[in-house]
Amino acid sequence: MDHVDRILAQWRRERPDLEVAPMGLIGRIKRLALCLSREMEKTWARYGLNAASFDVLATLRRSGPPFRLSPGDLMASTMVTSGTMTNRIDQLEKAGLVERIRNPDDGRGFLISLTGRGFEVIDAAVAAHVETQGRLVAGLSMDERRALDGLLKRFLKDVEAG
Amino acid sequence: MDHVDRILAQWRRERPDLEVAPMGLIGRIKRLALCLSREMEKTWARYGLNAASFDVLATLRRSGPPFRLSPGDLMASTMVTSGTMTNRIDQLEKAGLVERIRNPDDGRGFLISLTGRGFEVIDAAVAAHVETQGRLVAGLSMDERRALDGLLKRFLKDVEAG
DNA sequence: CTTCAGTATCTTGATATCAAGATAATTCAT
DNA sequence: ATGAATTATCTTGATATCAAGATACTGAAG
Repeated sequence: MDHVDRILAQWRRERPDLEVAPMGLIGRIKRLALCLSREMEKTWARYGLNAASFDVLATLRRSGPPFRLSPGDLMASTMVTSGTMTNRIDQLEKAGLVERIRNPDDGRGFLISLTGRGFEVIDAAVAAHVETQGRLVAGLSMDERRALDGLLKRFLKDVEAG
Repeated sequence: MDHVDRILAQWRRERPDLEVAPMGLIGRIKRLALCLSREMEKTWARYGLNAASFDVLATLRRSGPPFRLSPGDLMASTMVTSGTMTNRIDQLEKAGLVERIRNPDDGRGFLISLTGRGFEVIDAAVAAHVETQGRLVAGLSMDERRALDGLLKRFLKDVEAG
């Protein structure tokens, strides 16, 4: 009987006409996402980062040399709007972790490039982040992780397909 | 090979020293939560609601008669801070869906009470919401839903325990 | 009684986000 | 070539959120 079970029990009492099992599934996903994010924030904070800045730096870092992508590419990877991405880049630029370079092939746009310091920060932060994630999943066996991952993957595919 | 698989493949190429399997699991949960929320927002919008207002009204509705709770109870249920809850209640009060009543047992506090109109709106909205959730999980078999729900429950318990 | 620590809620100031519109460069159809 | 449609990014204005502090009441200890 966890928090979500209590919510479902309340609904079953108040609205027995409704099929609330899917609400449990979705509620647990949302709550888990929130709890996990809050834990991971603590690790990012140790490197002066937050979810937003980590997201951008990590996307640049894992894209490989020369560690530069357009704002549009970054938007697609991170599921945020253009205004949000402009703001994130502004801050990272102020912090000296990325720089804007005019795109030589398209005068409308820029390339966002990791600076040397940006590279160092994200390389250290991602190692700590992976360690935190390892700790967060430590309670699940390898079999459970595989099973959960497979089910989530199917679910995500359905939902993203529409 | 989905969006998350591509991210993991990039990390394995760039940082083969890191154990990134947990990142896949957690990444899918976060992405699912985001996609599901965005779908559900559409249903709430049809009733003039959003995630925040639905959350509060639903909490009051499922608490049963007399459909009133303190702001503190609502904060605990919805995992938001006091400032956020004050703001949510202000708006719902302006919209005529809840009202603040002085708590007769404790002069420091209020009880937030569903109005008649608030009751009607949330009762209709939750029915549509449950239908949307049913559609979102429709691609999973009953066995898959049970298995996924069980694994999520275990995971959530671990994470909330700390 | 009076005082004071504790509690419930609200206020304030800062930040992140989004939607919609503005700006500027590119590409395509003629 | 040239104008129109498209695209990439930035700007603006509104909103939701949080952290920290303010306010007002309670309840217990003296």
